[in-house]
Amino acid sequence: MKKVVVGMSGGVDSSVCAYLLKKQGYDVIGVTMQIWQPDDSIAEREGSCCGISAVTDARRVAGQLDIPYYVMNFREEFKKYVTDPFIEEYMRGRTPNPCIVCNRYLKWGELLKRSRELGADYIATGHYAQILQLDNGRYTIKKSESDTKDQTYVLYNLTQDQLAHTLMPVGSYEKTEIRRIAQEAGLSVAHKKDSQDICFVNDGNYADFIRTNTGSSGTEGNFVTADGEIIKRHEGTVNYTIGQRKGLGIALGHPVYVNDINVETGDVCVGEEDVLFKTTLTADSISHMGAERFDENERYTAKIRYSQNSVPCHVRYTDDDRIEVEFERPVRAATPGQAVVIYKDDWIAGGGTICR
RNA sequence: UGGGCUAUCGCCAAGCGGUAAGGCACAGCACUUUGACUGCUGUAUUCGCUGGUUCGAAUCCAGUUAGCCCAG
Repeated sequence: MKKVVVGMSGGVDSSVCAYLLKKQGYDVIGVTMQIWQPDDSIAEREGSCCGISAVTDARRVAGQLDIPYYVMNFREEFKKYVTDPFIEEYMRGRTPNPCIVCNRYLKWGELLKRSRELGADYIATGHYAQILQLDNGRYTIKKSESDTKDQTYVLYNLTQDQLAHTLMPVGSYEKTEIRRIAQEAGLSVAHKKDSQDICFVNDGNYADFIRTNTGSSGTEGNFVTADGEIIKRHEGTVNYTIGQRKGLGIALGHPVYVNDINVETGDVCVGEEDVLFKTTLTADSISHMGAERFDENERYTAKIRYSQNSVPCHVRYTDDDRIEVEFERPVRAATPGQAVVIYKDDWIAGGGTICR
């Protein structure tokens, strides 16, 4: 019997994941990753993918499914791989996506490692995505059946070895079906609210998180226009991301958006929305998934933000670890630090981190 | 010190005697594993102040205050 460790967040999806695998005959072990410092006030927070209410719910579900359940401590690794880089990126004026690095280095890095030590053949999660092995032998991630819940974007970074040892049974269902399965199985979390927001941040207030951890909100400075006119002081570069409109407090009669962030000068450039639309971007830290290498003649589609639609594009290498993506129509607010995920049909060819 | 102009929500701004448009900002909700974008909803019993005319005024009149401009 194949042994699989299921990362259980206490939510519906991962609970159903465990349930489905057990039904399929796997030897299932439930694990919740503890990633918080003991004194964390966030621990009580509901609706987070890795909060602490997580543990009670996950444990209860494991009990209902009659599977072994462990809580594993990943606090140090989480800090090292996720929160510290998250803070550094913001300090550099970039907008990181912590979920992506958490997946690569925590869930599929550290958790898979420890699962293997337990003798597991696979790890599994409740992501809305599917593992697919292509004719070329490579593993890739295919979009979920549940279109609106598709989570492939945050998984583009996984390695071949990781994918070869991963199961994602939830990805072949619609969200509504997952809830129904949970209910029919009598799982206590069947009606729990979906998780959202960055899990380690309270109320979505990531700037507070950075301030309490570093005593800083990035570089102080001004909102300026493209011609260098100073509008007013801002609250630190960390509070802004490219394309942002809300929270600027600038009333010019028409909406203005963050166009650029300069941590050297502290300037946060604001202006019209149309300048945010561009047809090319460059990315580095390239990872290849379904494609061993991108085919420069191939027409792909790419997504540059979690909940944006993908846009047809071509990919060109400017370096071994650097690509230029040219879109067929302009994309909005390509933001350094965010990922560009490149799809062929409904599976991931690869991706990278946007540098500009 | 004369002459003129303007004072309406945090910002801008309609209104010109009939019972406070709109935009921006802001807030809430929805969406969301990125406080992004987006969508929806909400936001002045009150029009610098004091009186007056009128059935009725932000709108007319008088005075008053503040700011701006031109003459000094």
